[in-house]
Amino acid sequence: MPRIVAERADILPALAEVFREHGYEGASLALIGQRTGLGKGSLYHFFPGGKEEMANAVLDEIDGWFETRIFRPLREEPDAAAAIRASLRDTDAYFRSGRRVCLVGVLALGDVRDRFAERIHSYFLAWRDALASALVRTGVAQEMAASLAEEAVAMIQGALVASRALQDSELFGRMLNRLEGRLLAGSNPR
Amino acid sequence: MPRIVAERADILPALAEVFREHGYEGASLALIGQRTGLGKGSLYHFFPGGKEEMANAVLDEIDGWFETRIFRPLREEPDAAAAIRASLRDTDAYFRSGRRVCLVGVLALGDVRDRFAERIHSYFLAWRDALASALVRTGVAQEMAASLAEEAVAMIQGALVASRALQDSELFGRMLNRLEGRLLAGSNPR
DNA sequence: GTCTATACTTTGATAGAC
DNA sequence: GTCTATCAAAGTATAGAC
Repeated sequence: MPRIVAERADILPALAEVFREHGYEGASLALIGQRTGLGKGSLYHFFPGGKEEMANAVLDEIDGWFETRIFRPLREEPDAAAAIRASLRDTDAYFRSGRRVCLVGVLALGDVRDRFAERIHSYFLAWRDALASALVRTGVAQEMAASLAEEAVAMIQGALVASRALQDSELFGRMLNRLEGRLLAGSNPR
Repeated sequence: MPRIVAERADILPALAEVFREHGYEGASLALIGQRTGLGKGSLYHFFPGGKEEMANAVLDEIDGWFETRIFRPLREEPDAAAAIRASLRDTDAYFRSGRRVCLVGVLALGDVRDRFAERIHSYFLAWRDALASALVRTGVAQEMAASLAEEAVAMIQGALVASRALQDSELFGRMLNRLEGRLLAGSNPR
């Protein structure tokens, strides 16, 4: 039976979008209320801790999504090359080909970095290490894999910045393609 | 004779640092006043247009610095390979090996992007094209040069994000080194 | 669980004394 | 040119009715 009553999880997507578009300080409660369709009272009912708890809830959801869709397949999928290709496709979809920014990256650049430092750190670490693990399974040497993975996560973040700055809607896709070529250079073609 | 009286240009460095560290919305007038040592009255004397004028003045200064130190040498220096190497060294110094972020990149990710879209766009465009020009002069084909240059500007931005996120003070340097290797792969070793 | 009303703080910005 | 005082608006957060 469908509920009229909203759950906390129901408003997380809208909440996430507000933080992504406006950053932590830019996301005012007025704006959040407007975009989620909830009054301040309701927001504080779901998130007694205010904005910080909202941001943490959003980061939880993001962590969960990436863990399920990107990190775990990279670590566990038997066909590592296929997992890498799939992860890049999913990354392109998640970031809407560069039209959507990475909230974790945005927070990393801002002055709120310290407040979320632990989560930011573990998100990037998990991505880098999962990708490195997949690369090793395609036959790349440990050190080279670590190096390529580090480069890949930076490249994705940089591509998001550059695609917005240059207002080039195809830049993100070009970068991911180039990245795929470099990551899978040693493995068999599809 | 040294002046006690401050000039507008005297407070620009401090102003730039506040914007870099806290972003546009995070840089409150209280904070700016504190870091520049000026009261709001003085700030509005120098910048009648308020925060937006302050940010534009900072962007002017940044534009000037990069044009003189990075873009022009890349476009005009006869020894293009040397110019590329020097530009990467200067980039490392400017961003304090990743401890300092790129204000233009920060603004590109934020919701104030629209307000500064023109400047953000031209900064990235100038960097990309100046680098591509240098690459062409080292013997790289036009298309490949454009591709490499686009990748380089994105890589630098991504390296700034990643080095902060992963709290790895040496990541930025590693990325610049790898970038130098890729950019100068075809040209003569130093 | 959601709303309105409200308290209190901070914000960007202005005015006027010196 | 710099300061203090002040303003209106917007900010986060809380209380209480329904």
